[in-house]
Amino acid sequence: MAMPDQRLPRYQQLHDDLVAQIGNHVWRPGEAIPNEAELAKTYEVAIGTVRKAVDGLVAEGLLERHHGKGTFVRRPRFDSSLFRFFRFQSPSGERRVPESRILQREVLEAPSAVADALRLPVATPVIRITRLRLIDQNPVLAEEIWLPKDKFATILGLPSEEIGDLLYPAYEQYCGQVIASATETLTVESVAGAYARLLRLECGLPIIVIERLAYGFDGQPLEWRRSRGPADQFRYQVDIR
Amino acid sequence: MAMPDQRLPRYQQLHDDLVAQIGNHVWRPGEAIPNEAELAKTYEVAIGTVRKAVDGLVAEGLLERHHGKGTFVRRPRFDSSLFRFFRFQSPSGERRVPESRILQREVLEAPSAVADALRLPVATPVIRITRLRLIDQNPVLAEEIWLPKDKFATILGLPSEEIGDLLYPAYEQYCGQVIASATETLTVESVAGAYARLLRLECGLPIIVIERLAYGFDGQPLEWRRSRGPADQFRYQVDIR
DNA sequence: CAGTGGTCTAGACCACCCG
DNA sequence: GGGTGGTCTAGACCACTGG
Repeated sequence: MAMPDQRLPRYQQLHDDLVAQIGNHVWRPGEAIPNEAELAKTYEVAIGTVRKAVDGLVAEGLLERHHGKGTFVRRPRFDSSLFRFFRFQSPSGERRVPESRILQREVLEAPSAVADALRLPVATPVIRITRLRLIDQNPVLAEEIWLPKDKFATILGLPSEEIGDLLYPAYEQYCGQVIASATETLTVESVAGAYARLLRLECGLPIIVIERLAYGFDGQPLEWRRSRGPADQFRYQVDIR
Repeated sequence: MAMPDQRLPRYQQLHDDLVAQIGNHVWRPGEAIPNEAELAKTYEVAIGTVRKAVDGLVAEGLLERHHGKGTFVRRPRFDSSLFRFFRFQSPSGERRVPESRILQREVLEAPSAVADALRLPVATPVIRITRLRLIDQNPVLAEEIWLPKDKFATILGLPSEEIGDLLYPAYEQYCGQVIASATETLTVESVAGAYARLLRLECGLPIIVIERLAYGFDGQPLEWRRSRGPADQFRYQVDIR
C-alpha cells in the first residue's frame, strides 16, 4: 500500500486506503471487510475515526453496512436502482431491459472529440463498439460506445454471449472497471442515413440523441457513448437531488 | 415545539427539531444557527451528537458549515447550481434564464391527473398558471403549472413584476414554500393547436414535453408542471449520482 | 486574540443477527 | 451467547475566521 499523505486527516487516509483496496479487489463485491474494532487496531486509530471513514464510503455507495452482520463491499446494480433511465413502454407498460446486439468492435485512434471527453491524448488507441438494442425485435436504440483501450482491452476478444445485454456488469467482471457516476446530455435531431436504416425509420423523423460520459469512483472518465432512438416511443425519467 | 418521539436516537430528534425550526423560519436563510456548544447545552446532549445531527442537515442541503464562522441556513438557488437543466443556446452558446410572461392565473377544481400527482382529493381547489418563456423575444417554452390553492393562495394576487422570471424564489418569498427536490419525465410529441400558436411552430413539428413533480423538504408534492418547447433547440443535461 | 467548526480519542452501553 | 454495527459521552487539541 502506498504511503498516504500525512497532512490529510487520518479518517481521510483510511478512506483512501480502503478505496484502493476495494479497487484492487482485496475484498470482492459482496464480501465483508474487517470489523470496525479490527480496522481500528490495524490502522492504530480510534474506532470513531474508523466509523467516520466508513461513513464516507457508505455515502459514496462503495460499502453497505448491515447491523449485527458486518460491512460489505457493495455490488453496483445499474439496471434497476442506479440507472433507471429508460422506460421502454412495452404494450403492457412495464419497464424492460432491451436485448443487445453488438454490431462491431474495433480499435481506432481517438478522434479529438472522444479524446477530449475521455481526457486522453489525441490518437490514443480506443475501442469503438456499435450496438443495436431491441425490444420484441424492434430497434429502440442505436449506440456507439468509446472506451480507452488500455483499460478495456479484454472486452475485445469476448464472445457476445458472454457480454450479455448490459455492458456495465461486463466492465466490472471482465475489465475490473466500475462505473460510479455519469453525465447525460439529451438533444433531438432528424434521422438520416445509416441510423435511419438501423432504426428502420423514414428519413427526417425525429430521434432523441443521448450522450453519456461515465466515470469511475476516482472521477476518471471511463466511457463515452452516444445513443439514438426513435423519439415517438421515448420516455426518460430523472430524479433531481 | 412538538414533543419528539423518545424512541428515536437523540441525534435524529435533534435533526427533526432543527428541520422544523428552519421550516418555521426561526432562522432565516443566510442566518447562522447557534454554535455547536450552545446547541449541545440547550438540548442536553454531547457535542458529538450535535455534530451528527448537523452532518445530516448539511448532507441534505439545509445547512452550510463555514469553518471558523458558523453554521448557516442555506439559501436554495434553483437557477444555477441546483436546477441546471436547460441550456438555451443563445448564438454565443452561454446558458441564460429565459424571460417569463405569465398568461393566466385561475382557480379550478383539481382534475384527477393533477389530484393524483399532488396527492390531493379530487376537486380540491388548485391554482393553474400558464406561462410563456422567451429568449430574445423568441418563445422557448410554454408551461402550465398546478399548485394546491391552500398553500399558494398569495401568489394569485401578486403583480407579475413581483414574481419575476423564476417561480421558486417567489414560492419561498411569498408563500413560505421551499422546493427541495423533483422528478422530471421527458417525452417527445408533435405540436398542434394552441401550443403551435404559442410557440410559433408549424403543426406537426416535434416538441419536447417535460413533466415535473416538485417536492418540499418533507417529501410532500408541492407543484406539478408540464412544459413544452421546440425540439430543435432543446438541450438537457443531467448528472447521475 | 476569542470564537467557531474539524479532528480524534477511549470507552460505555444498546440493538441486531445468528448459531 | 458472542460478534457485529449504532449511539452517546466528555473532553483534548487543531485550524480557520475575524476584529
